[in-house]
Amino acid sequence: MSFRPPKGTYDVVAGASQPISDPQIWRSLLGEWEVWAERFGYPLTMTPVFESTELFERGVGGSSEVVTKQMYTFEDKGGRSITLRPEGTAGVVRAFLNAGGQGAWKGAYSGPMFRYERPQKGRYRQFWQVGVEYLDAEAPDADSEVIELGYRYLTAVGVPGLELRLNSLGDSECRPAYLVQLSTYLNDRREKLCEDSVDLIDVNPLRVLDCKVCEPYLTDAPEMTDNLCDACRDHFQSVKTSLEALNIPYVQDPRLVRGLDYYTRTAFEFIGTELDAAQNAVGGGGRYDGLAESIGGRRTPGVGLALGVDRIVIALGSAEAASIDVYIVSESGAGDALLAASVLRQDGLRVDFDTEGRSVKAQFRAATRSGAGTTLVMGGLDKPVDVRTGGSRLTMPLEEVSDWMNATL
RNA sequence: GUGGCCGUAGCUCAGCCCGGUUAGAGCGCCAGGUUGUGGCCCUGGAGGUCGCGGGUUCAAGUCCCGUCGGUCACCCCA
Repeated sequence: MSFRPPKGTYDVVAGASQPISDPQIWRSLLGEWEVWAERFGYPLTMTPVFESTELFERGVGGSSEVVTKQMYTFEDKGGRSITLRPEGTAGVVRAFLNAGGQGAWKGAYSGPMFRYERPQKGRYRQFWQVGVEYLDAEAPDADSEVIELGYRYLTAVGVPGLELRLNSLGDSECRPAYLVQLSTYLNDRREKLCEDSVDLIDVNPLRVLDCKVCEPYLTDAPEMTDNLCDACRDHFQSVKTSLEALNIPYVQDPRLVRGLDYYTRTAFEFIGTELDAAQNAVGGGGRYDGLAESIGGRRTPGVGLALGVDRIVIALGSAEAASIDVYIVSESGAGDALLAASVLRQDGLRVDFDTEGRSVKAQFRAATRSGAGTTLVMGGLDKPVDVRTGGSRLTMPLEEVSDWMNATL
């Protein structure tokens, strides 16, 4: 085969050997997401997968790795600079502003994101995120609710070793002074830091704290949470208090810095502690009170969450699940099976059979492999059918099969 | 952007280090046997440009160079 999926992408198809390609897991994760998002009052939101490049440059932020190195940017036939969305928040906020949104507003999204980077396990050029945004919401309980949604969902789908990490990044009131203090601290240790970190001091000193290489030299670095203004400290405290009241365990992590520039105050990450560190972040989010203004809108405080479905799939591994209820074995040809299947399908049963006219033996093998709990053997349209479930066998007219199954199973 | 490992059957891989008749295994697929018409087991069959291009050699899946692709890690992130 001369074509493969492009670098950093993959197919979700039946019969593939990798867990990441298992359609069953994807279907259940995406379905479960819709249930939980609606439970928390977040209606479906759909925005384009591509946007004006400038939206991301201004929204996500020029110092972020995502914008400087990882964007899929191209010029369309009209000469516009277009970028495949690297994350979901900027587009949703843009859509809210365009709709003239006023007052508290909620939206849930689910879809592919794109980042051009070297792929590896759990990191793809096209990857799937589900998330929510809560806009025009300033109070700390909004943060707590968003975090709770992520926590309940990840717990419900069964991510093993789930851990919530929490931090506050301050706001325009207290962060500038802290950054000066941090920069001074970092400049004093310039010789000890790695090359990348030195470059970051002037661009985004916060992210130096995240550098694993430099970590040993930064143990006494000043921390944002010790330098919050009163309003930010109160906000942070309130979020923590309500998480405790909700019985959601968290670990406060003063080094938690998110990769996107727009975060203010609350920042959090969900970690699957049983995954390798390289891909153990299954989700994250935070507050972004300045984002709307930075893309030219009115001030709109907001908080959001994004979960990486690819990584959740990896965390869960494969699961076996039957996808059909009945497999029909026909001794009188595929045409009869087609008609019998039609009857059962219209009754709501999930039914499959062999269209290729293979041997009865091969049909039985297919029945086994299909995972169907019931095998129906037929010898002709007007003859009674043989219904086998586990060890039991019964003979009945085709018309009675659906009722019988509903009654027994 | 940097580094390690790997490209042989539909899938997972052995064979390469120590070049040599028709390139193997398991699973899967097809047919048959056994069976309480299938699941276990047994027999047979189909299926391979050994990633691609050069080079060395009487001879290259095997050695050398290049190239493309995959994968994992660093970085960063979901």
